Amino acid sequence: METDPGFPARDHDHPACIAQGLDRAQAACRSRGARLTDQRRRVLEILLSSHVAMGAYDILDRLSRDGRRTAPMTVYRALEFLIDVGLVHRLASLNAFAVCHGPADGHSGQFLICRRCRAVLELADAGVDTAIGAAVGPTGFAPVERIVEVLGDCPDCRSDANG
Amino acid sequence: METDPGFPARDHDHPACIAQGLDRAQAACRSRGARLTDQRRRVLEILLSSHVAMGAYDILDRLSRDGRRTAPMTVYRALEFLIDVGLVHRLASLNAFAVCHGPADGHSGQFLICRRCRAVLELADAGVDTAIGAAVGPTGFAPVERIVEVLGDCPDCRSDANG
DNA sequence: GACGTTGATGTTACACTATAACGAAAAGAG
DNA sequence: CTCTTTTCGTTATAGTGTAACATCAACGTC
Repeated sequence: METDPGFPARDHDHPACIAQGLDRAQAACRSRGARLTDQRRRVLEILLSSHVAMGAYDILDRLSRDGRRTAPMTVYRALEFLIDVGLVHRLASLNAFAVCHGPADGHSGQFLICRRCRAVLELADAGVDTAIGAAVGPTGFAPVERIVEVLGDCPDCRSDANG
Repeated sequence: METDPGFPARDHDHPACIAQGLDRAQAACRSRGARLTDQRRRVLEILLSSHVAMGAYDILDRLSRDGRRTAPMTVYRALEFLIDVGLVHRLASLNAFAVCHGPADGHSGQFLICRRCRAVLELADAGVDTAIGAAVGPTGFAPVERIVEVLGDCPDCRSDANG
């Protein structure tokens, strides 16, 4: 059983995808003694409901559409929590957020981000990590956080453009 | 004669550093038929005057301190120009800008950014580029822009912390 | 159940980052 | 000089993110 190395197909089993995400979230929280509250679960569900990166205010709009009037602070707090627990990533290049679909937790992955549809694919390529480590080593710099984001066009959008 | 692979020493010849930066800028503009106007040169000078990343509003404050009252728009326009010409980089992780000290132009480098002093070291490591290319290849994703930013502690700040 | 402690949420206000739109001014071409 | 293009000034506004403080809910303890 190996992980799918590509973007999720447009017709993949999305409900299962969401359910699995919520299960992982519950597990991650339990193992840390943290609580997956309503707000947090709600924000995670919204992010899970698509494979694209969303801005904090996109999430806010979604919450409001569901009848809850919410302040930005609330969303940012939920996001901060989800990031700390390792369930969500922040994409610096877009000021946006996306669910962690990565193989493991705690790692720093590489993100392929479609400029058109904002789909996000998370990689955890050891070669990239090694190369960065090798490049940084001689400088005397002590790395703490690595950000690798590749902007471009995902397969779906490429074929759309050609069609 | 090889390029210095590390952070600039605190006592390096900074005036020369600035002069060289401005020369490079003049050359870069001439070769593109672009104009290095007053505004653009000032913004570049401000960035050159340190090796740290600065926010657009930091630059704005500096300009204002010099007696010019300036609007944000002006700074952003200058920055956009300098980035297009390849003289300045935008650091997504900080929403900040730093002079391009990289070996060549047009490339996409790797940035080591100190969390404490915001010093920036730009690398252009072929190994990292290769590794990213290799990781992206199988996914069918067509990369357009690569962002590699490593946050951490620079040598100076590390020794400060130990002292 | 009453109580205190801790963590989570609500609320208001604000700071920081960035761009749209439009007109005036300056630089270069003929 | 006049036309054209680029740059700049100005105003207003959109978008992103936090500080600070009050309130509320959960949990353990007695």
